[in-house]
Amino acid sequence: MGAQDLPVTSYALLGLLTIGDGLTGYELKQRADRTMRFYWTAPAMSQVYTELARLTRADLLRREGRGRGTTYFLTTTGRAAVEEWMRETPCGFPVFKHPPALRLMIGHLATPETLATMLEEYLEQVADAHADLTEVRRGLVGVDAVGQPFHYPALVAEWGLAHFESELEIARRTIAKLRADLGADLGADLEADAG
Amino acid sequence: MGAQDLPVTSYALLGLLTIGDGLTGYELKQRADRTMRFYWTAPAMSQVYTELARLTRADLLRREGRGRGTTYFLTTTGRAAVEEWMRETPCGFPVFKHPPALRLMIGHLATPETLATMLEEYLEQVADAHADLTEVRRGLVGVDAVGQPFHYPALVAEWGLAHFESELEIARRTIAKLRADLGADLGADLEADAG
DNA sequence: ACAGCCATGTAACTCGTTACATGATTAC
DNA sequence: GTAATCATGTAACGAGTTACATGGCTGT
Repeated sequence: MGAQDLPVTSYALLGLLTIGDGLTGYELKQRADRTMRFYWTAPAMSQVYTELARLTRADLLRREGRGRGTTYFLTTTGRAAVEEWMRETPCGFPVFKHPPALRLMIGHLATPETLATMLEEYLEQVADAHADLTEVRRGLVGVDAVGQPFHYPALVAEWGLAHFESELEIARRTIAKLRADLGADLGADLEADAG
Repeated sequence: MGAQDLPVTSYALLGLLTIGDGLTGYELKQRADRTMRFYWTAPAMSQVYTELARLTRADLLRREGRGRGTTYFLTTTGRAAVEEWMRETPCGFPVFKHPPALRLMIGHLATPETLATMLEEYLEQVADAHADLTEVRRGLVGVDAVGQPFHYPALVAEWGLAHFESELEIARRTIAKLRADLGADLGADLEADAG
């Protein structure tokens, strides 16, 4: 049985199709943008269609209709495949591609001002992302109780919000350190001038 | 001048070569594993050699020797390129590929027990990663003062540590919620049985 | 001198992206 | 009826991976 070996993104899309009825490619992309974008990636429109084709070929999805409005439904095999994946496949550790941290690592190649500016822009972007996710979370109020369909999406949205709050905190603290360094540097310069 | 258009990984490797002297491919890979792995990815050995070849071709690196022990040095052009990249190129928002969170999102496809187990494994892995990074941080004690070469790597290591601590906290809280849900479910079942 | 690891690559392949092509609806 | 947008794809490409090939060094 099973042991389909698909990339994580395939299973994630399959998973999104376990909620509610069938979807068109376009609708699936929208759902992905509201949900998995925060914990994985937002697949390109073209990749969504490619995946739908592959999953249909593997009988994990059933397509209904042609052209505009083509709708994809999860098959019994498809549902079994995702469930097996959840049960049997090792989960994998998160990979964080974090450009601001990466740049900070080689911060000696820039001025502290440049770095602080970079982190302040990052702060704003995190605040925006936090606001986006708050909106998503608010949209789930009322359908997020224990047995309800969006209970888990709500749980994970809270994870994301906590994460963004942590990032805000860390970035602010780091900016403060950079500014303190600047003071220390000035102090050293003055000493050198005096000496 | 410049405006080389290279992937981020190339600049990151270039950046690692701005610290200290030249390195062999093998040594560079080791440095990458100790540093950028936490904020970007650990490039495969083969990719390191591929990048070194490309960067050498572009005159951003100079190779010395052949075969075993071939050493790569940053050129003046190379240093200018990384610095320009730091100054001029927009930084980009982090992309987090977070399998536990992704799976939690479609948690209705598994039992709460499976989910809790998954998160507990995740807790252990985060603890391990935290320990690894703590080790890295400890190795920087003494060379991490404001003017010193490893000041910024130390700063960013602290970022990573704070991030892991936040993840521990969030994962623990989520596990607690899952257990509470289980209680709520049982309660509901009992009510249903009674009613 | 032989086994096993260190070190440097090359080749084939997959995921995922951007750019491009095209038809169907809607707005005006 | 024509422009703009919605919707569904295809094609070409690039980053990064695993698997494979190979040669030197090291311990016994």
